Amino acid sequence: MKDMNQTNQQILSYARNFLQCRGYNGFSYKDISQKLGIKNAAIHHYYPQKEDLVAALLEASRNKLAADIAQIVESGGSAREQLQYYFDYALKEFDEGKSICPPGSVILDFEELPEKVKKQNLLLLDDILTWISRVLKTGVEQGEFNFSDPVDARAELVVEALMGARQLSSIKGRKTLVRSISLIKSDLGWKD
Amino acid sequence: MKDMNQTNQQILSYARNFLQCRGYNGFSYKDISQKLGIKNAAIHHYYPQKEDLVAALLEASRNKLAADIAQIVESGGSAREQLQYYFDYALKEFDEGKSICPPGSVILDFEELPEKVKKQNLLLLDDILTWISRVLKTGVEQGEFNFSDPVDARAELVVEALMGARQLSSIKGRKTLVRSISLIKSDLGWKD
DNA sequence: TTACTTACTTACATATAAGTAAGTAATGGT
DNA sequence: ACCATTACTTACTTATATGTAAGTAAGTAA
Repeated sequence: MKDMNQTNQQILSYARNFLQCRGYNGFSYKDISQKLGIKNAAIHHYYPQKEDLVAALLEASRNKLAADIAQIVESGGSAREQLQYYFDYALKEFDEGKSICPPGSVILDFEELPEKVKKQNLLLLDDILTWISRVLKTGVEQGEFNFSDPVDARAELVVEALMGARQLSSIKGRKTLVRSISLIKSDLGWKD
Repeated sequence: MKDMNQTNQQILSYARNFLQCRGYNGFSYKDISQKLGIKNAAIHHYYPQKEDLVAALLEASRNKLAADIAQIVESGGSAREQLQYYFDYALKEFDEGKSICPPGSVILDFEELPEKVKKQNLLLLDDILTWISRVLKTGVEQGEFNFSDPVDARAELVVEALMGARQLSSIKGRKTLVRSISLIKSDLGWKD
């Protein structure tokens, strides 16, 4: 939050990109500093340790998610609109080259991750699951969706399927992602 | 293939475990050699480079998959039985601590991976997708499954969903995996 | 018994990541 | 004019991964 000058923002932006492409152990401060045309050690000025950087990045994701949801809800967004936002977000990130969602990108390294990062990741994951559960619940109540499974289990599968779809699509291309999203929707009894 | 003495087998076994927990960049020759009580350089005796090791490991997966499928088919396994084998395999691996499937475990590092490893991973992925497509196709024809989407798209989603489910389950526990598998089945119109 | 192979070890080379300490140049306030 | 702060750079340390070269001990085949 605090001092958000341009360099800091660019650091976060590139770090996010790298994280969502290569995971926690897949990028270094040097990768970022080279992009910005500054030195390795400059990143340490903003984020003394890598865990600080990634934790900050995940926390920012979480705040953005909360703000975006609040805005949709406030403007009277239906369950379908909210879920569509989730899918569109994945597509947008795919088009920006961020093939993997943040939670997915650190799952592999999860056990070996610094506590700080683990914690932020769990919080983000939980926010997403809670939100999707709530969306599915109201969607079923409003007749926007139609399925008979427990809402929480179904929400988990939606998140998992999208996570997997993003990963496979990073190899097989955008069409795969689009197609899978449309199947996920149809499994919710969402007929256009 | 060739010389499969005990050390070699153990190397492959530990490497597979590490790969499926931590991904390509998440483990080193030292991790493996320590487990075996031998020296780092001994692994290089069997696999001069890391890419040789991982490529060999993926190829072995592919061969095992082909053999297992052949055996099920030969013994007259139905589409449901074949698909159940796929799910049971995921559960078995989960119980062995291999939380992530091999293809999923290298997707994050994919672009930066040595050609050899990329190639083997694509082949494995393709074998799985082809197999599941074929199983779904015959399953629909035999009335074992019931869905209306194109078989290939549905097969992709099954694979993606299971991949994602394994990953989330590595954090949230076995119950999540079991629950998601049962939803994936119900989305195929598989009612017990 | 000699020659060769297998399965390693010791010791080293190279690269890179993560992090620190100290210094500098520019800016703004007092 | 002085001081503090910000935003870096230079130069270094430490740790670890990957890989190589050379050697050795035990077994195998002629």
